[in-house]
Amino acid sequence: MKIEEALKSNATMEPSQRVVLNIIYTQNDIHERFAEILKPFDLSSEQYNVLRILRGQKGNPANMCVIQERMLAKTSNTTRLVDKLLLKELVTRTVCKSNRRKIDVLITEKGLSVLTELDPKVIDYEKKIVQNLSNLELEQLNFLLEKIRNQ
Amino acid sequence: MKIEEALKSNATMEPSQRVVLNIIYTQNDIHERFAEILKPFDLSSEQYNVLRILRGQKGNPANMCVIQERMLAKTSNTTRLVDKLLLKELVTRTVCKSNRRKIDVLITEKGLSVLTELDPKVIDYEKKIVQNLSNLELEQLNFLLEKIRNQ
DNA sequence: AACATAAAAATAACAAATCAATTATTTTAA
DNA sequence: TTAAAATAATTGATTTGTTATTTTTATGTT
Repeated sequence: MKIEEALKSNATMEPSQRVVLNIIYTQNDIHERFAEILKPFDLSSEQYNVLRILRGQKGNPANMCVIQERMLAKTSNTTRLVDKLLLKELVTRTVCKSNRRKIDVLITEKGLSVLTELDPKVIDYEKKIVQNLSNLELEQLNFLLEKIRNQ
Repeated sequence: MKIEEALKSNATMEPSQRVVLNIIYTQNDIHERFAEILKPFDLSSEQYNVLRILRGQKGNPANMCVIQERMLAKTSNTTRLVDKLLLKELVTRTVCKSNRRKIDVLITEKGLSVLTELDPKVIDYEKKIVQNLSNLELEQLNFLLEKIRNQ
């Protein structure tokens, strides 16, 4: 569906405007679909994101600022996000020995098993989203989006 | 910048995963830049979005549900959003004569002049975002994003 | 007309995002 | 060594997003 249709707009748009709106609208779309997958697990997408970062640490703890710089949304409040995960016993939080300003955050076994359970659903979701695109188109899309971010 | 770099990840990703992360990350990026533009005007991006919808009505009022279906984020609280715009005197709100369940929302002169002031900045912002892309690439990107939304 | 149902908007309650200020610790440099 | 600056994280205040429920009005059926 064209973006004009989606937004029920009858204005004529510049290609540059269409790109911006398409990116925002498509992201809203895929974000909503992802939230549906996470809902039964009582996780927000940012909470999931943090768990993925922690799993990627392969047993090493991550500090708050490391988590922050690896998150998709840089502005989120990492302390409160980790708080929520702590309540669900998906992570542990301890003061870092070598630098007591820092906090070591680790994913728990429970956290890992939630991710393991989610893995196939997430892969399926990602495949479904791009199912209309050929391999070449996937590469193109990645290339173009990455080009946009170089200023 | 490649998405792996941006997220400081050393995992190898499937192209489908890269596409999803690229869309989310790029949207966060452009959204943040847009918020910067709106900040001096004390407008959130959704408030701006509503003003644009109202201007597009060319003097005709829009009901709440019309606004809702044209917004980028379909789930936002339209009532409260319009409340905020009302407080800033950027819109008016009256009960619809022909159907008293409905509300007629109109953009004020003040609202229009805020948009007029923002117009060049927004166009500039959109151009800047896509400045690295050729016209062909813009068309491609729009095509690919729209293809994704067809399921 | 009386009733049920649907539609449009408002409201309430809670979660999450945002922003600013604060605390604690470490580093730097006078 | 001590004051100043920088870093890391937390906290508080406010706004916004999200969902569910409620209120008001309109429409349809018998």
